[in-house]
Amino acid sequence: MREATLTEIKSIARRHLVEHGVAGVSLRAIAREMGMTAPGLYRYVPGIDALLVAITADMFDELADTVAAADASAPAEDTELRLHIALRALRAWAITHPAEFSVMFGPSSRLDLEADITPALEAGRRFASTFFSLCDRLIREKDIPLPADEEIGPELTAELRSFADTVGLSAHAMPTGAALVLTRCWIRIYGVVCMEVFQHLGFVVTDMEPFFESELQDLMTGLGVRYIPIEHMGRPVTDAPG
Amino acid sequence: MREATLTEIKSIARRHLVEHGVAGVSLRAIAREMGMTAPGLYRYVPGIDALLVAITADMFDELADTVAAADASAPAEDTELRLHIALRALRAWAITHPAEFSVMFGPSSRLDLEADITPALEAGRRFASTFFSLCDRLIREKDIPLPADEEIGPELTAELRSFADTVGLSAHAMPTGAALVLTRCWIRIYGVVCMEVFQHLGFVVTDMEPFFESELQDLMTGLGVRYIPIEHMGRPVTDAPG
DNA sequence: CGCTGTTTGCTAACGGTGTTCACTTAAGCG
DNA sequence: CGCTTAAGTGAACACCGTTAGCAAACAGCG
Repeated sequence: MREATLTEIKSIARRHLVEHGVAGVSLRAIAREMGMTAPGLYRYVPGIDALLVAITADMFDELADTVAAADASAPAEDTELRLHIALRALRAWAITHPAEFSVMFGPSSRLDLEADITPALEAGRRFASTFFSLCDRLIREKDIPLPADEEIGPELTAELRSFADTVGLSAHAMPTGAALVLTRCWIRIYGVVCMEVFQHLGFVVTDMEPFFESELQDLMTGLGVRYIPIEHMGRPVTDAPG
Repeated sequence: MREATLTEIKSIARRHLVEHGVAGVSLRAIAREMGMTAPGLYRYVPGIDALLVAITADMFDELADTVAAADASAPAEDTELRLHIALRALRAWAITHPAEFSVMFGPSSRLDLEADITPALEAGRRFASTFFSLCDRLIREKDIPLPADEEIGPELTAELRSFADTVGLSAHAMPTGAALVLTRCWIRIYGVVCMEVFQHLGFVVTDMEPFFESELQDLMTGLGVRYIPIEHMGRPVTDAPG
């Protein structure tokens, strides 16, 4: 079966990624391990760049599934708890899959600049939508203090509206202030997780979890949402089923 | 002169980095351009990894110089303005040097895991100290609202104290609460700049500057410092002299 | 059955990479 | 002058991505 071969290729590529870093992913090594030669792989994959894009898309899907599974493990009505769980699941996946996270969220250093990365972009969009719906829900339920439209500034407003439009949310569904606090929160989560995975404070800090939790707490209280410490959460779900 | 040859090697490597990405830096290409052969470079550099580490260290020094020069262009007493200028200089350098920023602040994907990256780490420390002294000055002058020691939590306190110690600041020079707000601010700046340079919102946002400014404003007001918009700043210094 | 067309994988080859080793050349110096 | 040391070279090894041409297997069909 053709499908199975492609799956095997991607699975071996993925393993080489986590074991030897993105630089250690090579068509020749994959072919060697499969008992065939490198040119044969070109029947399944148009090149190394496309293969990396493909597994990146797969990893976005996997991360989205992981976060969704964690989210689903909480009572559907408890939006606040679900947000805590989803964000912690994101961090947990990131630090247990640093190689994957690096190619997904780091600079696309290996891909050719003219490579077609749309599949990975699509999958990234699907991943983001998980958090969009959670935040949308939160804003709809709770009375989150949102900045008024007048105090946002024209350039920022334009960017936020184009952002919301691309995501597919009208000004009615998502006010500009909501888009602003959403991106602000995402920037902070992104920052603290990147910092941990890229080991940017690695030589001076041993465990970044307290920083993540501190950021989470500051974020939640800033949103008028109660912060739920880890201990009061029950066993967190850290991986997708299957 | 031996020193000059090494400088030329690093300068060509740097140009290849910005023109073709980190994957486009190769000893053979550098040697070709210098009119010699690749093994000859081994008289000056122990290998490609060490060369990348060396130019990374240089780039940290350059960034530190750029930020310091921008900082020095403001009145020494106006700490608030200096902080604005320094942070904007950081962003300006980052977005005008995306390839450099990626190897400095992104995942170290190309370096061998057992490579000796201490020179780059040292230079990164020197870069960070620029901001440490500015923040130290700010905390000393203004009455920044700092979280009390009791409300920080034992794990976080331990990390923060070890952090301050490594940087060389005692509990007297830098209270735990100060270290916390400092790292929190750094996380947010790091997050928004990484997001811009790595083009993480690139398909949905055209200009990240409003987001950076919004983050800067929120950050400053949270610190009890007045936010100074770009227009009220005079011409910003965006690069080092020479 | 035999004849086609397609799929699959191969070998060979080209040009690129990092790195090591043995060697020559040149410079400096007592 | 002779000796030592540094600088650079060429050949070689083991990798890499990619292309071109070819052979075998397989499917469908008359």
